[in-house]
Amino acid sequence: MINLLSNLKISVPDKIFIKDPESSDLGKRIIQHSILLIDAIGFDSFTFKKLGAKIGSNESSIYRYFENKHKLLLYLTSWYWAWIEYQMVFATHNVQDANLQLKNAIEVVTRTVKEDVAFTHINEVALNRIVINEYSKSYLTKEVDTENKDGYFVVYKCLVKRLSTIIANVNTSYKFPLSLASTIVEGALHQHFLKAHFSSITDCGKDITPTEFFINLTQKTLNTASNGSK
Amino acid sequence: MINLLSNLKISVPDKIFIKDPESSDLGKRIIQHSILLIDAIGFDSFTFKKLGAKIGSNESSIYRYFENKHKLLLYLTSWYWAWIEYQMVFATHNVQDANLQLKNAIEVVTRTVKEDVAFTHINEVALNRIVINEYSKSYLTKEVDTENKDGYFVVYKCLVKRLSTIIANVNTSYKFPLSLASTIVEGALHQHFLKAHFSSITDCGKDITPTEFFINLTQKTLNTASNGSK
DNA sequence: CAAAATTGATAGTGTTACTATTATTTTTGA
DNA sequence: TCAAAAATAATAGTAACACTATCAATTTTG
Repeated sequence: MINLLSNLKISVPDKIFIKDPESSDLGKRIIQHSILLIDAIGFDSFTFKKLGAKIGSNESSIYRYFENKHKLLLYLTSWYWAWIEYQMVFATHNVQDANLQLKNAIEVVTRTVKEDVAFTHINEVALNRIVINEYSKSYLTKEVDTENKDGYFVVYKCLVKRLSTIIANVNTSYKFPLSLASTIVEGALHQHFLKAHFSSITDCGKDITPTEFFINLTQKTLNTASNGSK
Repeated sequence: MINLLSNLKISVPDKIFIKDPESSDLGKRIIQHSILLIDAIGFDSFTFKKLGAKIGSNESSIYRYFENKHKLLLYLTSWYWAWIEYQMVFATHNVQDANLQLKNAIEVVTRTVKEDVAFTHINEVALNRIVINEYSKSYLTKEVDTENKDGYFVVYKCLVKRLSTIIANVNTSYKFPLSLASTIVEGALHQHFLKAHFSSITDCGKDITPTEFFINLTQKTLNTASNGSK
């Protein structure tokens, strides 16, 4: 188990920050309150000055932890994906049946997030909303390729690859495990967004969950749909 | 046919602009060069000042056409989706077989864009890259709900609904036609992005196209997969 | 307890995202 | 064809943003 959790340790690649926010009290408050503030006002109007005001600290002190707010977003989302991967490992590692393993894995990446008591200064529910609303902005930039080379997206890519491996275990002859995995991870965020803002173009809502949709999609695609019964 | 093309006429909801850019020479140059400039430097560092310099015109003149660059992006992407819908209508309207109709529709939304000679001042290939790289930014904002009420996203939603209707025609008992349609439209952009920047988490590349992946996905999901043969 | 490290306060720079005003050019229609 | 109207250009100005630099005050630590 310790081995499987390697990604929780490396969790956030250290190139993302100047000084590790986990290493000090101020750092933890930066993380804690940046989550709350971005969730409240959105990433676009979020500034280090406003964050400084919230935590009774100076703008210039925050700059000693993160180069800019873009890097802070990369930090928060990398943390999020590492946390999701950790849950995925947990939900699948003792499961023998490949189909059930896949079902559990999809559940982890598509479900609505609940608070995790293990990380006191991080509000996972708010962080999940941030990932839904802002994650794309972290890679839809002119600097993607450079930042990708610098390893800023490894955690996310690692998660997608892990899911694609689980998919491939279910149906060895399926030709697009990586594309299906990336579609599920990204598509789940999108369906949650549509549910909240463009409800007329999704079936997800009160009765239907993104989890249900994606499990059905995957089972049909891999020819593993169970006959009837829930 | 004239009736079916209604969306090409309404193409861009007129609340998006202050003055219709199609109504003047300067307006058309704003559109033409904003596409080239956003494609070149990215939406984030695109400004009306830079655009003014490119077209030998003044910043303040551009502000008479669009309130801000966000509205300009909404204009460009609405134009794009209306253009895609027009092609979808064309690719499906005389096709009797529901399966083939769906296949053609998916092809239109997932394929790599080729230039369209019908619109001289619009570079559709560059515009497609803009949609892939920037479209999410147009709705991932704190103002989505207001702007959605004002009809800024009708063209996009209309396209997704049209695709979902075609899906429903193929398999009446399928429970998630809207979610599948929105996943295909958004997912196609995502796969094209991954192909260009995160090739390690997609199967799409030289040999496999997003079109192939999504047609396979849809056919399997709707239980309409043809046996063997291309 | 002295040195080092961290944090805070203040100031300053160039850019962005506009708004306002006025001048100039172009269009139009009587 | 010429006067009025409309469109465009030029200039200036403001508040906020995204930093950087410097120095002072505080805290940590060896």
